[in-house]
Amino acid sequence: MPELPEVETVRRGLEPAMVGARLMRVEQRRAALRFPFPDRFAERLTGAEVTALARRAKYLVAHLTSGEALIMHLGMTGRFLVSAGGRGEVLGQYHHEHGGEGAHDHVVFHLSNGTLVTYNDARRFGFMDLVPGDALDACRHLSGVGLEPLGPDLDGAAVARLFRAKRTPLKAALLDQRLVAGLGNIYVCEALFRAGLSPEAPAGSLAEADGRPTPAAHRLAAEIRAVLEEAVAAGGSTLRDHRQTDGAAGAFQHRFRVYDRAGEPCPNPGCEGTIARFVQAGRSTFHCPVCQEA
DNA sequence: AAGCGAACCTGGCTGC
DNA sequence: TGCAGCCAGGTTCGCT
Repeated sequence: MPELPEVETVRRGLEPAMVGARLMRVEQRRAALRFPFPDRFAERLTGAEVTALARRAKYLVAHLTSGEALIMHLGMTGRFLVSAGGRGEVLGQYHHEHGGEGAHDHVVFHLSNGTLVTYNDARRFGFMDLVPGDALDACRHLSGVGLEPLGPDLDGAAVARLFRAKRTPLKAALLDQRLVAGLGNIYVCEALFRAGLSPEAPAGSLAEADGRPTPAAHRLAAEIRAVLEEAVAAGGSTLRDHRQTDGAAGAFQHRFRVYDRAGEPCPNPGCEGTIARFVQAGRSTFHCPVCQEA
């Protein structure tokens, strides 16, 4: 699924189409995705205008004139397509590519500007929900979400504070959305590689005994920010499912240094190591055993 | 309490 | 060609 850079890419694609537009009609084609749609979902959306489209971690948030906010999560395979209404060429191409009459198209927003926004999600791990717009941060989806890694708060001191005394491996700590939010399996692997840190090192090792950040904590914070910014600039990573809202693929997958590169030589100049894959907490970890030694 | 495996669901790729 | 098996960008639940 989309991690933060893919969600941000989707947000940037949807924003010009949706903000300022009114939802004229909402097609909800099934009762549930990962979770049931909220009661009267389409009815509560219809007639509202989208005033802003924000992202928090891996969540998209559409602010509405109805006073509610539409929260959307893409799960593993969620994607949005923006197309012209009627028999738009992009829509035709999309349907052609996907070999069918909107297989897995679960929600279609018909906008007042003539645009169609279609949500497609083969595995249905994504979801949509409506929450009060004035208490967004307190809603059940966002209340426990951790630091926004591209915001002003992520630095070495924050990493040390969040990870202090934790014996859980760095890989697991970085995947924990309650600490730093928005990273997933790819960007955790990439950030640890860039920072030269072992995925198995205890998270607490990034804090000194007195809680101050170690040099590694500063490196990790900087590399998380760097890899996410580079990936956003590249339109995210397209492995199987992620697409930009015009159907184009992202490009960052070509710049992975370790993810899905098991058996390849370590890209660090002078390193003789080979990228290895092993399983941590049920997820593939890719790393260089030579230059990510604790 | 932490950490692991399984579960949710579908599709794509590999290998026999 | 067919089919079984494995893997996948996320998250949550339940059992040690």
